[in-house]
Amino acid sequence: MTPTQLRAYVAVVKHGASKSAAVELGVSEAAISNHIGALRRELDDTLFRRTVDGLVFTPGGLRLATRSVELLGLQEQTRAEVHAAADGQRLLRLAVSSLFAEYSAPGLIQLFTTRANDLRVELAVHGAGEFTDLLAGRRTDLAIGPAVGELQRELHSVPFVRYQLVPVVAARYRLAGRRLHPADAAAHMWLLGPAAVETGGVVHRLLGSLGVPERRQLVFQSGEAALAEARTGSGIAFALAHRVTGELREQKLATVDIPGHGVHGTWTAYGVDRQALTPAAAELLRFVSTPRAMQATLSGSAAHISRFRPSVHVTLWS
Amino acid sequence: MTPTQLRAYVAVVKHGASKSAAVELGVSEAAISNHIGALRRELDDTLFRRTVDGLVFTPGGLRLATRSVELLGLQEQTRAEVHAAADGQRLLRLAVSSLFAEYSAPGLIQLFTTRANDLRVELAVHGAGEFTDLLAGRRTDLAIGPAVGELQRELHSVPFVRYQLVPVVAARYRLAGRRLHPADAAAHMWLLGPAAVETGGVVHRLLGSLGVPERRQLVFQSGEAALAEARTGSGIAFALAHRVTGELREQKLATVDIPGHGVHGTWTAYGVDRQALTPAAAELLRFVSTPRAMQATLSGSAAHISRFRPSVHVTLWS
DNA sequence: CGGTCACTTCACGGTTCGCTGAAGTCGGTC
DNA sequence: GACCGACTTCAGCGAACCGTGAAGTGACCG
Repeated sequence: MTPTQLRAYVAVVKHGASKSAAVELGVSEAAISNHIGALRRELDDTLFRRTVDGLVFTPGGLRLATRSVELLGLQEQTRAEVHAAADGQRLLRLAVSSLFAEYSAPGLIQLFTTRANDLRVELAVHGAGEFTDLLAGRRTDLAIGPAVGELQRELHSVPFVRYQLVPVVAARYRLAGRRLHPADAAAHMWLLGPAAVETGGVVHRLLGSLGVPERRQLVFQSGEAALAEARTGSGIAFALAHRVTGELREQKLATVDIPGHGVHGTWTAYGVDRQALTPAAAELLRFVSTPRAMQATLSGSAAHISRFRPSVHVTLWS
Repeated sequence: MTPTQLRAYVAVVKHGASKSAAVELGVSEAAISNHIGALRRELDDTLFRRTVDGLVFTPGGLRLATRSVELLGLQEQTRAEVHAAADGQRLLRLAVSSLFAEYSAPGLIQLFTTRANDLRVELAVHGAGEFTDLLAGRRTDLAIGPAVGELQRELHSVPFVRYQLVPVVAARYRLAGRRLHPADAAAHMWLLGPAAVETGGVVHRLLGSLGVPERRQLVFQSGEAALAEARTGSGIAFALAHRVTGELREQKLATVDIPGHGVHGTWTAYGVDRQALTPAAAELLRFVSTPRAMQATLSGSAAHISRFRPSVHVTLWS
């Protein structure tokens, strides 16, 4: 699976014929055929068959078509990024947990990048369980997620702001303002954001200890979407306490009391160790503890359109 | 930039020393050093320097650390996917536009996969402008997005359900229920979802024709988050009409009248051409027009937790 | 100032890669 | 059945790749 082989395959898929692929790449027909042959042998799949009207692909051939373009693109991007770095283009690579990514990261990064000129930020969502590997392998400069004892022992960590998750329901929902008996947990629908899928996350743990069966757990594309569903009165969602105070006061939403299951945490920034931080990471680490940053973490959650680049987003159902 | 070179680099980064990297990979120290040397020459970057306490990486070296792991992982994944395909594992590759991904895809796919057994679905978010290339390059099986004349001419297209986007504000907002004079558009904050970033998208076009300056456009991580912000009375958001009828009736939200700028569309499925569809894609194409599917497209937007796999999600600020 | 350690560079061999031209195979068509 | 076009296979050649051991460099230490 060398780059040249993949390029040959992509050209064949694009043109639907080896001959025109050979013309595009400026090589002989035999060269193309050899590359395809090598891929067929290595992957043990015929990839495609020729028929009267064009090529017919095997399932494996189709997947290779998707991935080979991605592989070549990623290689090209790597080359470009390394060169850009040499030209002084600064980049801060940030790994954050799902909940922080949705509510706090945009506002915080927006504020941070307007201070620091000519700095690009790459935000990737990962479970807190991956933080140690990401940092140890220098694959990310800084990680932000909930305070976890294990991580705090292994890594240089800076806790900077506390948050609280509250279970909420529509005001007219029968549990509104009342106490949830653990035995009844399975009687309700739990409306969740992607954060709930992170095994080891705080929400995941809570649902486990309440014994909520999987068929009662619905996952939405965002925590905000889950909350919107809860407003219609169809179940229990988790919200950041400071973001729903208004709706709780106006009695559009109501909390649910789950005894012994307070869900609160502390946003914590993790670095591999204090000296090894990149300058931009060290700067952000200092910045998160300032009053303005803490304010942005809690409230703001938007970016100016000119600074926001499209996101890659892949979800799998299986 | 061969796989062997990248593996050597990853090992060096991981261990912080060439020697232990050589041990891990079971080769001589010189082999490692040669690979690193080749990378240094090709990328024209020293990548890292040795100091008293460990390695110090150049900015380019750090980016290479991130990407090399991704490259190797993607290659491994490609191999695994092709083999899984040969074993009969079915996969439907779906490219959908941002708005459809957020509101309609989860419900629709949830319903579809419960009917079809042993089918995995890969959902990727792309702008409608990329659909033609994605389909022509066999990188996706089916695309779903707004009806666009150009695409409908080039591709096999099946329109299946109409939707309407309405500009909404909090009921107490000064524009509530009134007409927006185009000249005043720049006086308001426009609270947007990721869909607004897709150039050529319907929202992007509307804002352009109204002449809303970029500093008045705030992008949130999801359309639902933008709507939540609009509820607090801080600006204008776009909502799917059928999802806010309740709140409009209860006068929690109000519409804004923007003369000559009705934003409505038709969700349309695109395939490269009718005969070349994969069986799963053809099945979904038939399915989307059924009453149950149209219902799911409009209302449901959640998946059962056991079927929802974590999503890869990268955002860039520049 | 010599020794040690870790990395780098070098020369060299075996293997693989990438390509070519020539010959062979396979369908479809007349 | 012969022909044609498109793909595949083959032998062979030069270049690049991957590895080795040996020699060289540079920082640190006693």
